[in-house]
Amino acid sequence: MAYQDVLVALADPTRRAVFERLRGGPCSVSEIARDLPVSRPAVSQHLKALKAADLVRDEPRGTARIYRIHAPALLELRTWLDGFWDEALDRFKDYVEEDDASD
Amino acid sequence: MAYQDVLVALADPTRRAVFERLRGGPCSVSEIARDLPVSRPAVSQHLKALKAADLVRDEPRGTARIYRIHAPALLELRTWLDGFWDEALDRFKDYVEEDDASD
DNA sequence: GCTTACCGTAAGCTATAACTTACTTAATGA
DNA sequence: TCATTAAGTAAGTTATAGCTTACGGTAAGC
Repeated sequence: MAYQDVLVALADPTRRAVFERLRGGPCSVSEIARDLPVSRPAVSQHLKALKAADLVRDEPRGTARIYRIHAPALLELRTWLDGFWDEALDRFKDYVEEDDASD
Repeated sequence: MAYQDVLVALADPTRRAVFERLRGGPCSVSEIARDLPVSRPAVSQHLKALKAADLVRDEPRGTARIYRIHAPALLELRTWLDGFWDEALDRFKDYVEEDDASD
């Protein structure tokens, strides 16, 4: 729900792979698991975590369940990052001015 | 170095606290540890992780060592997020159009 | 009603991340 | 030179995240 949860959710490589798989459009749990080197229940657990972070939404379709990306949660993290950016950038400028051979 | 490392580094609450402490400007390890409920070596280890992710830079000052935020690493994550945003937003629009009572 | 397909949850295992204390190293100051 | 202050590293402990297999529940098709 908050940016902290988004960070935790997206930090895990497998869970990020699940999330990026949905980039191509909504699909079912089994379809996601087919492309990944982990079991289907593992994918279910990752989707549960992603849903808790409000990064995905799900919807039943027959016996299957379709997951899709819920973009607004990404915006929360972006906003936090931007707030950081403004302050940090000023100090970075100071740093560059006093030390050129940095980056 | 990559956005993945930034995500992992910022996912931990304590490490995020260390990072946000530097938001107020550069300071030493002991100064950071004073405000946190963990030991000084723990802070050192977190700073090592942050440095590995290129999120901070350090510089010796006498017997102390001054850490400061290195902003460009944040930009990497932001860029990844933006790339995600463009594609995800389109699909989110479709979602909103077909289901109004979402958010 | 019965089978089949799809999914979530439970239980258990294992690797590891985060923390501690103890030690070592390095720079200042008397 | 010796004591002091600051910080990184090593070693060991503990909690937990991620994975597995096994099981239970629900919707569709015959």
